[in-house]
Amino acid sequence: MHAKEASERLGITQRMLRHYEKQGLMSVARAPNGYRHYSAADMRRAGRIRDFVATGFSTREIRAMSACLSDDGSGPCEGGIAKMHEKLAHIERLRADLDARRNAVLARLAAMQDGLAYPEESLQNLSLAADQAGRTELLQSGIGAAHHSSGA
Amino acid sequence: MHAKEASERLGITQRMLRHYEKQGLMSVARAPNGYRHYSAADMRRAGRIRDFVATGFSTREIRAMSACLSDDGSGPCEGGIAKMHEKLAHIERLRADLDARRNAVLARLAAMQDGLAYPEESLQNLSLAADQAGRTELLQSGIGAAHHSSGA
DNA sequence: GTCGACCCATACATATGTGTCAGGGCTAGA
DNA sequence: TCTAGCCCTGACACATATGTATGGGTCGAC
Repeated sequence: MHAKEASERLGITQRMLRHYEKQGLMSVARAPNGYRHYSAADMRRAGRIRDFVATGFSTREIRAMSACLSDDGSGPCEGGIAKMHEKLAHIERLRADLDARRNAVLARLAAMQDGLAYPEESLQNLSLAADQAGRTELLQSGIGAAHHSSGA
Repeated sequence: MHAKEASERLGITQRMLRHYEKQGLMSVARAPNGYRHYSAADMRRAGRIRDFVATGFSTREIRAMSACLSDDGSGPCEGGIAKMHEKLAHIERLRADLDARRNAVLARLAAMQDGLAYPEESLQNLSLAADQAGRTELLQSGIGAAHHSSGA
C-alpha cells in the first residue's frame, strides 16, 4: 500500500515512516515511479518500530536490536529481550506506584461514602504503608537507568 | 543527602537531577550554604521521575501528571494512570512479539538437539504462525502513538 | 592556610524526534 | 489539457534531553 494509507493505519505521520527508513530501521520497496510500497511485513516492522519509539527507545538503540524487528525468529534477539525487561522493570515500578496511589484514593472515596467526611488519618496510614512497602527497594535498586547515551 | 550521593543512588547524573528541578518536576530543599539536600521523599519522587523519563515520557508530560509524583495519594492521578496504560499497551505488544520470536528460536534449538540439522521448514511455520496470531490485530489497532508533541 | 573534593549557576554544544515548507514529479478524472 | 491529490527529496526550524566546560564558593583534612 502507499504511504498515506500506511501512515494512517499505523497512526504515525509519513514523515516518521520516512524517518525510520532514513535511520536504517527498515527498507521499503519502490514502485517503478519511485513511490514507496509498504508490504504487510513492512507494516508489521513499522508497527514494532513505532512501539519501540513510543516506549522510549532511540532509533540508535532500536537499530542495535534490529534482529527484534524482522518477522522471522532466526536472529539473536536476546539483547533486545534484555532491554525489554529493563523497560518492563521501569514500567512495573511506576505501575505499582500508580496503583498504590489509586488504591489510596479509592479507599478514601469508599471511606467518604461510608460517612466519614475526611478520613485524613486513615488515608495517611494507607499511602504511607503502600509507600514504604513499594518504594524502599526502589531506592536500593536505584541503578539501571539505561538512557540513549549509554546505548550500544 | 547531598547531590553526589543522591545521583549515585538513583543512577542518574547530578545534571539530570538539576534538570528535573528546573523543569518544575520537583523542588529540593537547600542547606544554608545553598547546597541541595535530598530528603527521602525527594529521592522517591526523583526515582519516579527517572522511571517516567526512561519510559519515554517527556518532562512536559510528567509535569502534567505531577499528581502521580507525590507520595500521598490525594491528587487526581487518573490521567497518569490512563497514560500508563497506553505505554503498557505498547510494551505488551512488543513483549508479545519478542516472546514469540524467542520461542521460535528456542523451538529451533530444541529441534536441532533432536537431531534435525536445519529444520527450516518447521521454523518457517512456527514463526509465521506466531506472526499471524499476534500481529494482525496490531495492524488493526494501529492507533495510539501518544508522542510528546501531542501531550497536554 | 592550602589542597582536594564537593557544591553552585550559567552557558554552550550535540543528538534526536518531529513539524513544516519548498520545489517538483506522477496519475486519474473533468 | 488542466486540476486535484498524491508522491518524492531536501532543508530549515524547534523542543528536548543530555554532556561538558567555565568560573567560582564551601568544607574538611592535613
